Amino acid sequence: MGAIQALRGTQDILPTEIGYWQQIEATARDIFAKAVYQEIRPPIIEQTELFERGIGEATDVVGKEMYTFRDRGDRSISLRPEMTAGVVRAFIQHSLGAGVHRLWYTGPVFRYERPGAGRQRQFYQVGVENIGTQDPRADVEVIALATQLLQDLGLKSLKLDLNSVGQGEDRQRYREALVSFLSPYKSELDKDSQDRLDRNPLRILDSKDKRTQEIVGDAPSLLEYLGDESRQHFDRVQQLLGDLSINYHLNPCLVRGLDYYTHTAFEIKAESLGNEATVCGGGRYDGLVAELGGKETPAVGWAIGMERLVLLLQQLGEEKPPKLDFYLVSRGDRATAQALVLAQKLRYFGFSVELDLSGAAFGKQFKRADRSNAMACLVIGDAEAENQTVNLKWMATQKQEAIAQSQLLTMTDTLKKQMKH
RNA sequence: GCGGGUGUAGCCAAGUGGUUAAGGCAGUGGAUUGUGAUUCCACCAUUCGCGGGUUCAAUUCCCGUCAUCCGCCCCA
Repeated sequence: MGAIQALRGTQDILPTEIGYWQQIEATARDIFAKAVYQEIRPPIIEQTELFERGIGEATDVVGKEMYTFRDRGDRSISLRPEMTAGVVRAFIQHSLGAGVHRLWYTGPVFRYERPGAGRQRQFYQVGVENIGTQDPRADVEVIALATQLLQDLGLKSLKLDLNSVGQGEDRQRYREALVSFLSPYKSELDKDSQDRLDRNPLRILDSKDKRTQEIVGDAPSLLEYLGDESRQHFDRVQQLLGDLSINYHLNPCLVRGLDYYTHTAFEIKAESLGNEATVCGGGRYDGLVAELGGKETPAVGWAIGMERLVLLLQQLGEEKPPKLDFYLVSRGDRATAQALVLAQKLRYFGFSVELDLSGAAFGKQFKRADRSNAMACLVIGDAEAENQTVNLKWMATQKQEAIAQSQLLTMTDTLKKQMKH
């Protein structure tokens, strides 16, 4: 077969579904603007080292899912597998400095994985980062933005899972406790968990293997190992979420896949998406800025997977049909020329206008007008062209009147009212 | 990366080891050189994702490959 196809795991977003994307983008922009978050657009490619250092070489995302290649200067380059590392790199590079920085972004990210529904190799994220404060209010502000966005899109029955993964010393102590608890059971754990026992033991907590889950059920809880500072932070986050009436479920097994998280970790899930249930994931990452060479700077953020949101919106099935003011029906050389000019003028006055280019019989053109959901048709044939008039026909009532073309443009206010602009 | 299902027109689909590959929707032209429903007629896959094999004969059976979907893993 000669035709070239899109690469596996990449997708064309066609006009039939672009409405969902635009709806998400518009809603997000509006919410971010009101909370004074500013857009940032980091590049799609970065030095591979940025992700290795930022996200962690032991993570699946970096270890086996990254698109990495050498460029002509023999540098190791990677397509970004997520946006936070790039945003933080930009923050450091441009010395954005002290104080609180509220940022948001959207764009494609890349992970080399087996594609499926709601899971692509090139997929789109929208996310926020609140950089510069350790205040638990920042954690909650950010979570509130996510829940508001989902709510404004009409998505209900989403579940917010919350946990604290503590910080440095807490996690080190817990890690030791967990490893010594699990080691006697090593042979009973699933294979992946056995491998993780020394590499990344915390991730064993959210293994879906049944036997592993049973064992983990009796393991010491991360929450019991939180130091005073972590404990206080987490308590305050929960209290503030309560003040905002944001419902959440404590999930002590929630451990996120990227190394940089500290304190608050959360995910928002939709059960109707089955396996690919996580719509939004995020948390606090107080160590990342320093890890990437900046000053010690606390931060918190999240990312939403846009195609999963689109799937949820499609399940709601409430796409509005595009509205059209005028459908222009014309035939004959003089008439089609006049129709073209009239269409341009009406657009200048703010109307949406579709010009029928077929030159087919009027009957065919009206049929298309009907399907286009136009409020009204403007008809120019030989007779109208001769008199410089136009027939205005309202599709709903079938009422029709002849108007001078020049006059039509003087009654645009009246027309707009009838169009319910 | 592993296990499984699927692949016939723009879309939804029936079908069979035997030579013309149903049907529906959409589209185009016409009945109706100038008015939307309905109707009627015609056209719309030299070919069944792609490549190879078995066979006198393959869309059908076999192998490979690509794509897609489900599960595992992981995440958004």
